Amino acid sequence: MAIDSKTLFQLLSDPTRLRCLLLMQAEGELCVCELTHALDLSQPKISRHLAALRDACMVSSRRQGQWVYYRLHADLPAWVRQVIDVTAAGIGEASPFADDRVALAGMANRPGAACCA
Amino acid sequence: MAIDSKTLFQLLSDPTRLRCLLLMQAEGELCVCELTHALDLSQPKISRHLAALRDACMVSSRRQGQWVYYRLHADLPAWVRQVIDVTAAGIGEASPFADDRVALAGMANRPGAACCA
DNA sequence: CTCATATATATGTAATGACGTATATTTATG
DNA sequence: CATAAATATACGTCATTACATATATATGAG
Repeated sequence: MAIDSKTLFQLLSDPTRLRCLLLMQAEGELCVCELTHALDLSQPKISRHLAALRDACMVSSRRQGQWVYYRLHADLPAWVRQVIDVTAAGIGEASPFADDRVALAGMANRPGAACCA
Repeated sequence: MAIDSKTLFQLLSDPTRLRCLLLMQAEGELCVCELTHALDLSQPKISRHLAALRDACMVSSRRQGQWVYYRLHADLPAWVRQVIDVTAAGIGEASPFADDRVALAGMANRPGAACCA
């Protein structure tokens, strides 16, 4: 069941969700604590928005140990992926999206592949 | 003052507004009565959504006689225009967007350049 | 000026969405 | 099993939005 345009754009219209999506677009897989740190927002807020993205099949999640990793869904329709990519190219270097990547890079004790690779 | 992502996607998330935008993307300039006919919706509803698009500088309008013509704003940021184009390429042939073009083509007494060119 | 057509706005209402806070669930550790 | 860390959900509230209907404004014809 593919995502429809109304759902897609409604999801993209929330800045928190768009920040999550563009950060995943830039970084690949991220766990909730990384997103919470990078965006500097409360954990329930991030989790609620990720649930909305997951329910719409915009992102997929997998649990690894105590962490749950989210990423852009591999089976997104091509045009949906293009909308995300075009948006990232258009405003990814602006605030707050670029800042989010900086904050993520400066995060201590990042779980997963980021350290000790 | 450029449009921000939140406003853009919130505007695109309403199917009536997206239908108007994609029809303008395909057809160029359209007056309110053409949009009302093509989408088969009430005139106040169309007008209210066009006003929202105009307030956000997504479309521009010009009055010619008794008709007001709307079109995609010529000064849209490139990435915004790309989002629209990618969306049109992705779902423009699906329902209801393709149907809207058919309904417009079948409209009698279209004002403006459509007839008597 | 008067009337018809085209377009725009106002108003009340119902639905939706986002938030903070509290709490539940899951996993790892001992 | 008990505890801590990571993540998810529930609940009450506030703000936003879309709608139908009614009405206002603007233009052209006579």
